[in-house]
Amino acid sequence: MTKHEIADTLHEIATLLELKGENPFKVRAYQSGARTLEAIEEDQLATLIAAQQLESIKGIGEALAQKIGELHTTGKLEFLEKLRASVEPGLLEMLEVPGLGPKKIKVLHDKLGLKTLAELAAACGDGRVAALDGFGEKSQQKITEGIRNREAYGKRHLWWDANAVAAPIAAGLRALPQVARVESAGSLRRGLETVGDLDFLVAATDIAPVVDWFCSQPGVKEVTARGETKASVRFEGGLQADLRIVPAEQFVFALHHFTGSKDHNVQMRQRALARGLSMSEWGLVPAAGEGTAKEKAERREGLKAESEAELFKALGLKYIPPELREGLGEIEAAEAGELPRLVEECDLRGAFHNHTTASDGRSTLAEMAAAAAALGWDYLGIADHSKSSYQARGLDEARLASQVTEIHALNAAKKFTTHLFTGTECDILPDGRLDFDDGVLATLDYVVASVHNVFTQDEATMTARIIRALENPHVTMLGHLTGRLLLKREAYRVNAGKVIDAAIANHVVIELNASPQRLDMDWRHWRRAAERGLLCAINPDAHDTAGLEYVRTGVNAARKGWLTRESVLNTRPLAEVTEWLKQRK
DNA sequence: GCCGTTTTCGGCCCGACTGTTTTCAGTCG
Repeated sequence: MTKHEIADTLHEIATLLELKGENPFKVRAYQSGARTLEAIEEDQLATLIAAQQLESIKGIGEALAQKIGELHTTGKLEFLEKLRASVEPGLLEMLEVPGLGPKKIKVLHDKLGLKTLAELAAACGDGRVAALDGFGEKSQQKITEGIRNREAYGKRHLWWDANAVAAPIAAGLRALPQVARVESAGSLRRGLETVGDLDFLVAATDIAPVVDWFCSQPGVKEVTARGETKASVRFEGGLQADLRIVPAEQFVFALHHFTGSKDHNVQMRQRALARGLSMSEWGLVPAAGEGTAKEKAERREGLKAESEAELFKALGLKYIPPELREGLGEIEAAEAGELPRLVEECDLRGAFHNHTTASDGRSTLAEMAAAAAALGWDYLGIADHSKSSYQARGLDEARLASQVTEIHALNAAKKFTTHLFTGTECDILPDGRLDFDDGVLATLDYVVASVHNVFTQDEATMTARIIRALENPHVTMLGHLTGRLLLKREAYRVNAGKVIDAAIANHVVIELNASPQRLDMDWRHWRRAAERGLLCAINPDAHDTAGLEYVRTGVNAARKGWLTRESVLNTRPLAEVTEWLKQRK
């Protein structure tokens, strides 16, 4: 099994144990074991297992090491088989219903014998649920609603879409006279590729008008919680938004807390505790200890912080940008003063991999050039599809040649301040050959090679196919490594590590496709890959002028991947990029 | 199940809100 599969298996074990009412700390041990596993490299895992050194990793003890080892070698685990057999599969689905956790599900199962969501719905329908101890009419109604809307409620949303919903809400809150500060928090602020719900944090003294405004926004279908310091609403379509209101002096602590991630927060709290401090959304205060109530109260006078930087500083850390707060080593790096200076959107001087009406784009070459100029870009790479991509009206040799002529003419006319590079998004054929002959590729400034068909190949075949393409000296960069469409289509099977190795060996760039539904290659690979010398290009894969702005999500992902300006080709000025492309030829 | 400058047992991050309770358990983030 791969480490991802093993991690998934550990998560499954955790969920099953939870449903069985096991010790919650044991459940957490499996969950944290899974996350730890995700953070280590595939080959490193194999080495550690072979050397029986898995236990040297923090968070993995004897029991987990044994189970991980067994899964890695045999792909099976008897412990899991027995566990699965002892839990009704329908109970797992019940966890997706808001308000239902393991304890309540256990009661529903034990007292009413419910085994499936359908049975649960029926039991709500005839009032059996409401009659249970600990349940009531309201619970029963919420469960019914939750089952009916399960799909919409559980859905995640592309960062780009979530941001489009969040921006006007934040602006609306900011405009309220009672409001001093507003930030979006949560995975949106961390720049995660998908977002489950929206979190808004507000500093205000007069709370009621803010809550009123928030709960009565257009599009609110339901107010699911409304208290002294927080409110939650659900919009048409299922997206949930939470509002937290705090006094101004607590804003920074709350902002950090609700930005997360969970792992980052747990590690930060542990760090605080190790220094005799207790950390929560309310502040950073001396941990409660011995003494009278008065002494404790005096001691609990905590840190005053105006910015998150001060909060980190109080724990001996450099400021950690939100995108890095995933609990993947950023705290150790901040302690050692080894955090990178992350790439920023304003560092970008242009982008490669953009389409025009010549293939499947919706804006003309001139329109794209004008839009890039309006963004202040020094250069824009045009990479329309190649002939095999019939579905995208891919260009054949003749049409490509005439596009090249057109681009040269535009550059010569100096109509736009943005220089245009000639390129192609050339199909990687099923056997790894390219869609154009070398002679054709040689006429272009650069070549993006991408897989667009026969996604069903096994991992070894697909990996070999892509590597063969990268070994063609005319290939400048690899397009969307896995072909995934977030929330829509799974990645095709490919060994990312081997492709990264081949890209480095052949001096090929791997693109970070910034289209909001791709963000491919995934940010989780970039840190290690860049350390080993891989160069990135943040490419919008724009199919119209508005699409150029997708680079913003690409920068989010790049920052999550710890990338600096130096690792991103399209932060370099025109002259340098021109020279770099020439030297590759 | 994991872990150790309160170290082999007894902790494990912290707090708000809801619904069902008369003081709190469960869920959620």
